[in-house]
Amino acid sequence: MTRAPQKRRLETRAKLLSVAEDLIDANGVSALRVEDVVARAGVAKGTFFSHFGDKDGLLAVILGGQVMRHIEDMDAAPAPNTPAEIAQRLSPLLDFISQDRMIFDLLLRYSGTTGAEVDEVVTQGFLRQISMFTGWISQMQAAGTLRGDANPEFLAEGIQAFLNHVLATSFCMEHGDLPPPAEALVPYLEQWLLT
Amino acid sequence: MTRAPQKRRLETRAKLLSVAEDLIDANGVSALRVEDVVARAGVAKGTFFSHFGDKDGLLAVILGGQVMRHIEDMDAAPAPNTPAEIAQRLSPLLDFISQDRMIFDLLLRYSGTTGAEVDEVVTQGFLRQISMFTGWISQMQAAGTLRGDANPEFLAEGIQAFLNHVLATSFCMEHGDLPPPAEALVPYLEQWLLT
DNA sequence: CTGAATAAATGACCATGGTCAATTATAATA
DNA sequence: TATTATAATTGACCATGGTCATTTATTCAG
Repeated sequence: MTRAPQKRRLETRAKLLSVAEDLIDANGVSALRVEDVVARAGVAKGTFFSHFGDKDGLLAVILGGQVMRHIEDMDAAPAPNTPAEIAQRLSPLLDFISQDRMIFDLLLRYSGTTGAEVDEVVTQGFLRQISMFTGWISQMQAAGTLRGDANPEFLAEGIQAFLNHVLATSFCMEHGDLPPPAEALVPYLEQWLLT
Repeated sequence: MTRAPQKRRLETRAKLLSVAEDLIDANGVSALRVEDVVARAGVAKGTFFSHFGDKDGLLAVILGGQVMRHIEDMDAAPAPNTPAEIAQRLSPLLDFISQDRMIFDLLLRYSGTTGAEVDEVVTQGFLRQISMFTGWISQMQAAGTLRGDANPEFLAEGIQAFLNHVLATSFCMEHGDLPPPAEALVPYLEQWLLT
């Protein structure tokens, strides 16, 4: 049986997180250095790794949290009625992820941790997003707005696939003038969801 | 004007590549260490980086080459006639990529280098694959085997998206007993390409 | 053939993520 | 409170990818 963490540990963790978030806000994810985080937090390096396992662990917590906030925002508004509206709703999240390739890579890597470590924020975010999509699709199917011949959850997974596709594509050619991800997503969603 | 490389340089490059391939065959991609490569090849570390830029550069050449060979094999056989046959044809490539997450990550990262450094084998592989898909789809459309209402190249990009999706999914839960990627791909292709 | 000009290779050095035996703080128990 | 057990932290140390001023080999003009 593992004991509950003591107050000191929670404080250390919170300090590390807040320092890291500040540094990311100031310089971006790619520029984050573990050494800087521990220096500013006033703890030893080993402490960092005892809390988060590795650097990606810390990033997963922070970025996963931000993604989760986006998902909650999406879920709060009334359900979209068309593929184009779905894309539009996804726009802020897509812009957030496409701001730095490192974010995309990390989310993709952590997206499939299902099973173990369910506490991972990233995994939960993905599950929540899929179920949100599933809900939207069910409603649209009930309203007859889109094809009713397929399992909503299956269609939701497909959306996820296209979402990653347009994100991956958006990193080509150093962001060379191509349209924003949400816009690129529309034709895929229409082809996938309509008849 | 850049001069042609001298013989010595080509030999060094070939030596590095063959040593790295041997090490990968013996221990897998994840276990490859630059230090080991240069030690076995009998050159200095700096030489390695002057040839390949970074470790991923070397891996891109080697893995890109292997992927390209798979694509050529796929292209050599007669064109598939159904979504399920497409999936089956892709099977060897998918098995190869899903053998190690590092392969998938690297291919995905290098897949969108379009524009600069067209000599990258990985990029060329992806382009070639898309055009192969496009060809298959055109033929199937002409034969009336699948929906003719969409641009073949667009449908081909969609296949690529699903392909990455099933690969990413295959890395969930430490390969926990889920079906092989090619099999998981079938329903997506059918939904995407039929009617 | 000789010397300048360029290509190629070298290896000491750095940057950064990560480890772990040793130490210190906190909680549990007598 | 004194003693012991466990949680938390520490920081010297390691592993590995990557840099670059310097040195060595090759080419080419005269």
